[in-house]
Amino acid sequence: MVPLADPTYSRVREKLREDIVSGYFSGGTRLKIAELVNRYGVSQMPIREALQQLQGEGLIVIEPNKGAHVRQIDQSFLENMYDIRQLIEVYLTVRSLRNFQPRDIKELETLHSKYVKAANKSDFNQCLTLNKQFHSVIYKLADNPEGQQILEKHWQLINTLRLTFGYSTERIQKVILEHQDIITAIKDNDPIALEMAAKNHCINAKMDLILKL
Amino acid sequence: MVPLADPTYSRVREKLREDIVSGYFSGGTRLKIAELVNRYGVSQMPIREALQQLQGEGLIVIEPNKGAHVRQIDQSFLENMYDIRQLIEVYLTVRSLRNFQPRDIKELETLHSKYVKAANKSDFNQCLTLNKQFHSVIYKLADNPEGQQILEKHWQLINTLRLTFGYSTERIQKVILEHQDIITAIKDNDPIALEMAAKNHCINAKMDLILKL
DNA sequence: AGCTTATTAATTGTATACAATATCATATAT
DNA sequence: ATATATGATATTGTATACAATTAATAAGCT
Repeated sequence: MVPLADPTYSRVREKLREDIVSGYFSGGTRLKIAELVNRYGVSQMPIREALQQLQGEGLIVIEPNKGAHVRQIDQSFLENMYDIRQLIEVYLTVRSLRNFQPRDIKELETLHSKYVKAANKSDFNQCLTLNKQFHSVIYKLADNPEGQQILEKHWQLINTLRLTFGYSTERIQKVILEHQDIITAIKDNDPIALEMAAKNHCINAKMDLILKL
Repeated sequence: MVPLADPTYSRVREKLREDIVSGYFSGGTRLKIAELVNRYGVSQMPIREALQQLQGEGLIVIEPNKGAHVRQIDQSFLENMYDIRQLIEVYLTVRSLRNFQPRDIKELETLHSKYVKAANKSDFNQCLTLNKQFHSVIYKLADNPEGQQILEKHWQLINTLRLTFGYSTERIQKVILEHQDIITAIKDNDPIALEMAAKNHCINAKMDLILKL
């Protein structure tokens, strides 16, 4: 069975997330359903579901019987998110170490070399995808779906931010080095080095993104 | 304006969370909308919104165009959740220290003494409420709404688990001591002691809850 | 028999109409 | 004049009907 078109509420969720990140709906804006019905050309119901999902991502706040408001996506917001993200990402990465098998390391290296190739072609979108796959391999081995789910939600936002504000060549080159450090620490089975590498990777990502705002 | 009745989707969300925690809908169960319509006596729409919200809490997984499945709420699930929770809770608690004012400490002590009174009356529900208020004072001062939101979501589940499986007198007595340790560390402005106290508090809560399953 | 392809049934998703609630403006009383 | 109550309007929430998709079943082919 081939993958079919996403349901309307998924498409609306993606569109609305873009509209929030791009600033079309800026922080504090009241999102009226009728307005969104007009903008996206669909009925209320898929919009209401998309709003619930975006509330789950922390992008909006819904007050029952009142309405939905857009969260402020500013430096403070990203700092807070990345501080939490760092805690979880470092924890999961270190945790994954015990479950790494040779074939997992191989997979990581394959994805890494693909990343380098995509970087050389300046294919930023491909880099984004490969970056996610790279970390997904690690997260899976951490064997903590609850933590992973939080990181996945963050990633939805980060991905949209990157697509909106771009990905500098310098940052991509640094990512290559940082991923290399992570791979080395895993091969060395060195949890301390891995913790440092994961932490460093997260901090740099945060700084780079905040500077783009 | 007085607080009015919750919307239907909120009530359904609460009911369904209870039904999942109690095991009426056990892990892996497919949740069909028609079935839920019958069980809760409301139409599809509020049920669909409740499902989205519970997916946000991590209690169910929705596959677009396929359906919703109940997550397994077992020891592994709670361990994973509490491991993540511990990271965030400890971080936020230590972080709050810099913002604590005398009146905040006073508020904490007031809530604590109320907790002791409720404990002496064996009013467990009141203990649950006061416990949440106690920690909310701290979370607010940590000034990281993103982290706080994750803890709040966890709390929805923990609260339901406690209401379902109960709260032992022994645990309540230990909570009193653990909260006392936290207050002392805050008064001493001692981040190391506070980190220890928060960590300890979280670990004990996890162990106690897991033993109730 | 085993596999593919139609056909039917079950289930999820969407649109629309209507009900409940909240918001805003206006009038009224003190 | 300020505050309070009253009514009109806008907005959110719910129910129902229908469309789209998936899953299950049966038919046909090699």
